[in-house]
Amino acid sequence: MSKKVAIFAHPLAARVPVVFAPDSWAQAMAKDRADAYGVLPIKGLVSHFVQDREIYGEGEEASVFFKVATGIVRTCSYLRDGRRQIDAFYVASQVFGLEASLQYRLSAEAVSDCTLISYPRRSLDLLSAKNYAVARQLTSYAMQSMARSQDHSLLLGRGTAVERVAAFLIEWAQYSRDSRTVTLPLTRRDIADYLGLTVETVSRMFSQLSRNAVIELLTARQIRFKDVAALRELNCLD
Amino acid sequence: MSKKVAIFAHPLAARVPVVFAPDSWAQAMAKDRADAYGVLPIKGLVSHFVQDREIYGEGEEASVFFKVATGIVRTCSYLRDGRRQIDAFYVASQVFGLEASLQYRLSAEAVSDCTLISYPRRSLDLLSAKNYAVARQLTSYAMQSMARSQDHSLLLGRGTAVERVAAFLIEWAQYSRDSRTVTLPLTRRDIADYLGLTVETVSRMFSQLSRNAVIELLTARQIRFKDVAALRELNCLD
DNA sequence: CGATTGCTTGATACCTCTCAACCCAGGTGG
DNA sequence: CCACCTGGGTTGAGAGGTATCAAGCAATCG
Repeated sequence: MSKKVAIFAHPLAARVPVVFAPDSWAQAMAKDRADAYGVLPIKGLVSHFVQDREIYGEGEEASVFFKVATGIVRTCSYLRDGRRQIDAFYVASQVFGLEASLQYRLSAEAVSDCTLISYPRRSLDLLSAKNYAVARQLTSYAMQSMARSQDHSLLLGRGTAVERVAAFLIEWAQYSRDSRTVTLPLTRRDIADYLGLTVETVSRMFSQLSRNAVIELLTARQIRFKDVAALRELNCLD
Repeated sequence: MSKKVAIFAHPLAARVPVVFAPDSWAQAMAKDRADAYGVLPIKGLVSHFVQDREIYGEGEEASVFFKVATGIVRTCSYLRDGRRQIDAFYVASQVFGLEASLQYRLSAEAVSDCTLISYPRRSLDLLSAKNYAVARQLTSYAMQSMARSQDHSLLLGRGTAVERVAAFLIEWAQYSRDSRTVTLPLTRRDIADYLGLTVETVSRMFSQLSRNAVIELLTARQIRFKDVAALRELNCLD
């Protein structure tokens, strides 16, 4: 009854303990002052994760949350048969691992080597109890995550393969310096699992877009937009 | 390049003004006291919407949010070519229409005739600025919505047609008095647009589950679970 | 009644998955 | 140094699942 799927292992079931670097506390606090998520006057611990390392697993106690300093993180869930769905990617200055419940609902893994700052969840609760601005930001963060996830559902529920890939490219263009040349720090597998497709289909859609002169594949990971209008036409979000 | 789709009209583009019933203010407030979303000591206005009436449209100013008193509401978005994706259904005591931005990101429509209580967004902000418990609940609400939406993404991204239908049935079983007999107050179209499928496929999956003695179709809308274990096996969420 | 709406079923098309082969770059070790 | 291996990516052939198009049935409604 259920679809046949090649079983692939949960990447790096083993996990090294978090590397704490107490000396960088002050540094982390200074960085927090004026970033995209606003003031967050909580002590954070800097830690490093190598590529593909699990940061936390689904169901573990969610006592801390993280902010990305450098690198990229993915949150994802696994089905019994190994199918993986990536919920979101997080880049520098973005926060992940904040939960409504006591446990993490998703796993988090390092897409690339990365540096994270971890904060105790409790201190945020305490702080937001006293500081309205913090409470407000917490709500705002949750609502933005909700909005992002709703867009994702629309894409997965109603988008064709090309449309999903186009939306993905446009989404990542904003992280690029040159808005017409995107460098993807992700494997085809990560892209596929984010878009609910297979690696082969993602590859084929890239090739197809390239044949149609919508994009140009400088390398497998470097993409130049040749026909932004056509790409936008394919983007079913907005 | 884009998929061919039958164009269907945005249901009821016209919209009647909200019917206010000032006399029921106190009543609404009393109801609020001890419901699932906790204390919400804000004045609400009771309004009624007939089946398929638009409650608000994507992009409109989000000055109020709603709580369902009776009936069912759907929030959804439309693609340019008419494809619709339903994000969520809301039943009695559930809240919808709370936004991070100034506009509604989705449309809301009455699945059945329904009675809603509307609250001004501003008063909630003012209240949560003074009352930490309210602020906390607001965050909790947003995070639960986020979690629900993430589950939905997983279902749409990695679930097969049967799996989606099975998950849908299990999700709705909790709203049923008898946990083995679900009465669906939704059309096949609503189900299909929620699950990212077509009406025909939804219908076929129901028939298939019925043939396999997993469920029994008492009527098109009344379903008895005959093999809960098999149904749970198909449910890829948890 | 005829018309409409919701639902089901069948035949067929088409899109994406599956399985397989191949290429390429990078790393390893004899 | 080169043979070998590995992992990421691309491409092709074929299978399979879902969409599309069409028809028919039952219930509701004017």
